[in-house]
Amino acid sequence: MPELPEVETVRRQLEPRLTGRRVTEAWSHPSPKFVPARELVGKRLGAMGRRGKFLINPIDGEHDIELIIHLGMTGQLLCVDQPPNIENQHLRAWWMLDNETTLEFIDVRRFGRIRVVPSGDYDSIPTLANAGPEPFDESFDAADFWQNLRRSRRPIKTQLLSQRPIAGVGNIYADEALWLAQINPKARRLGRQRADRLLTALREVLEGGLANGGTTLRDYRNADGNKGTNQHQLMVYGRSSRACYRCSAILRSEQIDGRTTTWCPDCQGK
DNA sequence: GTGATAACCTGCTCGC
DNA sequence: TGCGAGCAGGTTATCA
Repeated sequence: MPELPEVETVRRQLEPRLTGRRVTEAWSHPSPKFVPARELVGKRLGAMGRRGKFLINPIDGEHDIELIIHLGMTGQLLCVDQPPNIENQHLRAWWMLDNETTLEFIDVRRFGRIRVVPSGDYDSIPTLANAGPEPFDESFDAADFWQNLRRSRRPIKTQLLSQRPIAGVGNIYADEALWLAQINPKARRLGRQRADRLLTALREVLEGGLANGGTTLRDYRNADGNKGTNQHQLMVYGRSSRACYRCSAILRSEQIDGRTTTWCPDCQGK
C-alpha cells in the first residue's frame, strides 16, 4: 500500500528518467480512472513531483496542465527499456517515450487513478486539494500540527488517514507512529505535548520507511520492480495478538473507521 | 462544515 | 478439490 515513503521512492527513481522526455505513444484500460493517460501523446514530461501520496508531473511546453497519478492500493509505476508487456492482465496504462523506454502503470485492484488537470487546479481531487502540510516541510512545526488536530473530534487514527492534519500517512505508518508516540488510536483530543510526540514519531517512521525503500507487504514495488525492506522493521502493523516489543502486552486489533488498527492496550492506553 | 457509511476493485485465505 | 465468504484499504460520493 503505497504511502509517502513508497511514493517518494518511486518519484526519486522516475524523475531523472522521465524529465524532458516526450510521449510518443500511450494506451490505457477503458476505465475512466485510467483513460486520461492517453492525453499525453506528443507532450513532454516535466520533473516528477509529489504531494502526499499523489505524484504530480507538470507537462512542459505550452500546455499548462499536470499529470496526476495516485497508486491506490496496489499501483506500480515501472520504467522499462522495452515495449510494454501487454501480456500483463493488470497493466492499466503505458506511455512509450522518445528514448524507447516505457512507463507502465500496473494496478491489480484498480484503486489507482490517473488524471490530467489544469496546473494547480485540484478541485476535482478533494483529497489533494485539502491535503495538510508535508511531514518534512521545515516550516511545519508541532504547533501547526496541534492546531490542525484540534479542528476535529474524530479519533486520531481517522484524522491521520484523512490527510488533513498532515499529508502522506496511510494505515501502516499511522499505526507505527501512534505506537512509537504511545498514543491510543481512538484518542479524540491530544494535548500539545502528545501532538509534539506524534509529529516526531510520524517523521521518524516515515524517514525509516524512506531509508528502507518502502514497505512491501504484498504488491508494492519500486520503479525498478524491486521490493522495499521496511516490512522487517514494523513494530505493530500486522502483529495483532502478538507481544508488544516495548511492554510484552498482547497487541489488540480493531476496525477504526473501517481500517484495521493494531495497538498495544497497555503502553498506548486502553 | 463535519461525520458516518457505502462503493469501488481483485487476489488471497480460510472454512466447509 | 471446489466453492463461497470474508478480508485487505485509499479515495470518492452521498446522506444526515
